[in-house]
Amino acid sequence: MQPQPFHDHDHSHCTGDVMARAEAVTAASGARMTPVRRRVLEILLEEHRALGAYDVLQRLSAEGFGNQPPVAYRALEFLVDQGLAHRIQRLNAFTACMHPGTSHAPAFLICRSCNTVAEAPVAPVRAALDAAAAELGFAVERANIEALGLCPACGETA
Amino acid sequence: MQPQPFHDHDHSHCTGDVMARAEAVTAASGARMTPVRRRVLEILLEEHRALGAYDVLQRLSAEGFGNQPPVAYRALEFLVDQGLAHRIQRLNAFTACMHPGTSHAPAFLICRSCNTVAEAPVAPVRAALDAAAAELGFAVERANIEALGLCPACGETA
DNA sequence: CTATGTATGTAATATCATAACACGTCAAGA
DNA sequence: TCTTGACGTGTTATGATATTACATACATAG
Ligand SMILES: [Zn+2]
Ligand SMILES: [Zn+2]
Ligand SMILES: [Zn+2]
Ligand SMILES: [Zn+2]
Repeated sequence: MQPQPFHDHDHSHCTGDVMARAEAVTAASGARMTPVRRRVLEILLEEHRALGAYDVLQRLSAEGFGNQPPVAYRALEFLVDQGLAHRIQRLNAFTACMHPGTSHAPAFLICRSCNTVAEAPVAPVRAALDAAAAELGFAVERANIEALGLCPACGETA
Repeated sequence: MQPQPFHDHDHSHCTGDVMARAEAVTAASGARMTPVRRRVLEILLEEHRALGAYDVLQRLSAEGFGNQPPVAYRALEFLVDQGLAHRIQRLNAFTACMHPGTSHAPAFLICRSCNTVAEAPVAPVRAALDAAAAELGFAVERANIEALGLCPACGETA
């Protein structure tokens, strides 16, 4: 079972599980999980939210890492390349991938009230999109699917 | 039949048809289609591509309109609000809506080779997304679906 | 003709992102 | 061992995108 950001959960399971997978993923690909990169992933994992590059940078800087934008952007780019984080276009922000290592196209559910970001299974969505595109002769290679709405908790209170 | 950006077509039909609909839409909603706003829509309609706000601004400025960012951003925001244009998050850019007036959620097909942007019918995609989100208790209100790939023309030459 | 709301123009600033270069580390390979 | 080259990190500087705040012009209703 995958981490369920929308429900109460032992969040240490999320972080622990994902970090372990992350180490495995990078080891397998020959990439190096350095202190900055590891710390950035940890920062992203602290909350089920998307953080801007400058938010991340601020925390890095407070911990003695570099304080210039490329420090954050490079680590984030690395994580995205490794499939350990995703970029949320709509928010100009980044979020930790909650199930790294498993091939997956992203479909993000963004709560407009509490800003929680979750990944939803995307296979049927993607199939429908491929079909619609094929009608026009267009070959989809990558798709960004970002949904704005209300998470269960915020939907109830509303 | 809707305009078909991916095929040879009499582009004046696109612009004429869409501009006429645009005037109707704004009239119906009580909004004012002013010179700047009309010109911005025309600029977007000149090509089936997405243009950045500063690209639009540059053209406006050359034609005697204001030369500061808000001039472009305000007109673009107006068009988006009226459903006459869409924002492409992935490109930080804007494109004219090719079928204004008809309710539609956006699904964009962006050719990575020639930068053409088309809108695809989205109903089935949206249904799949709603279903996937519902599984997690999430209520989708708005969705951005942006696909990157190859249009028919560019797919053939590759 | 005035008052009111709306549109436009402009200056200044905020936010997001990258290019270019310097330095340190580490692991081949001569 | 020494060199060399790849890579990661740090820093400066700049570029690209977007908004805030305020001033001015203009429409239209009363
Ligand atoms: Zn958690
Ligand atoms: Zn919420
Ligand atoms: Zn056309
Ligand atoms: Zn193309």
